[in-house]
Amino acid sequence: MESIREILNLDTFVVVKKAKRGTIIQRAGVNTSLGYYVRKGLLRSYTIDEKGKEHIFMFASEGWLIVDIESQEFHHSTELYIDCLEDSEVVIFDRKDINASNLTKIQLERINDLLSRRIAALQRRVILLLSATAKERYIAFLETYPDLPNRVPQRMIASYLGITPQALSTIRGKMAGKN
Amino acid sequence: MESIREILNLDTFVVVKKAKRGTIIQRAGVNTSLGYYVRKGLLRSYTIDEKGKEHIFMFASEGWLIVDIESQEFHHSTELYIDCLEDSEVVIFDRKDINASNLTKIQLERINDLLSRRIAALQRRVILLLSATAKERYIAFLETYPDLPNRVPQRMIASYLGITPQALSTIRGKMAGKN
DNA sequence: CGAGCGCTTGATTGAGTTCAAAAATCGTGG
DNA sequence: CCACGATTTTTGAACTCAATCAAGCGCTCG
Repeated sequence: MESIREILNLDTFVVVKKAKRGTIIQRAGVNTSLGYYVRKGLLRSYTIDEKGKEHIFMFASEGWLIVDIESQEFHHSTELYIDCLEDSEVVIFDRKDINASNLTKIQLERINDLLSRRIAALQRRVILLLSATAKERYIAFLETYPDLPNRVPQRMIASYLGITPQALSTIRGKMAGKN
Repeated sequence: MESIREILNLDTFVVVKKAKRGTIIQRAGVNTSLGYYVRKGLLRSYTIDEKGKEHIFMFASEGWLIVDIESQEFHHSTELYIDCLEDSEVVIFDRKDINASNLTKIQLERINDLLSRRIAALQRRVILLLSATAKERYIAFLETYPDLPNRVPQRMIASYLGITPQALSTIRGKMAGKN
């Protein structure tokens, strides 16, 4: 499996940025044509609702890519914040440059593969959210992203799962008791 | 906005099929390299969980495309059923043929756009499922797909929203009362 | 060493589920 | 085109899972 980094030959039009834990890399709706490849560290993308509550859309550790495609394709509706959960090294590129840069067919095909994979992941997530209880979603999360629970605070895992930190704590308590 | 039909010049390697309402076009996990372009009518894709309960992943009316990318990219996990909610005319193509057919760069770029749009839609759906109440999700559904409520039974809208038909009925009752 | 943040635990509340049954609508065969 | 059976929607009561509210504990880091 090839990374976006190799596919695009990112180094040609790229800025590498080091950012400390807590740094907000992108505010909702600003600079939405930028993409972020995580070379080192851990990022997250999330929205903030009217009540001020955060909802985590995705995590991205080493080798992952975060792009707020939503804002780029449609100008209305959900826009994402992106920030660092650990000190990180991020390769920043501008989608406009990529599009203007006359990619080869092979590069385009591989981008298609990456997009398809993302769609597949989102499909699984939607179906989990539709059909599974909080506990089932938590177990699925542990199986899908075994390294993240050690690196991500529990309240953020809860946010990713769509439940409160208290509920997740209770679930974990029950699971620990039963095993 | 260009349809997949024009983009791929589908007529070259395509079967057109007419199917009556209720016909299952694809069973979970079978023939997952096929894609379905809806020329006329209305399709849906859905999973069935261990308890036999259906969860609708998406609807596709005229001009839309259904492909179970999940199963094609990964062989494990969620697989979708696809069936007709109305008598339909469906253009069936095989992704393998598409991939083998030496697409032009322009076609590839446009496929990229379509995939990005799908990702954007899924992103919105995930965030709605994470953050919104059943009522809010229903209102968003009405706004996003104004033609569907007339064509889709309510229990299926409920399934798409991730709630029971009874809950949807109650929500509708309250909304009708208040306006 | 203290202040603040994050996790846990418990009590209460509420949105949505489940179970059940009646009312409305649909669709099919005659 | 109508009538009847089957499916869908509505309504209501009891229940459940998770949210909210609130308090206490344990860490970490300044």
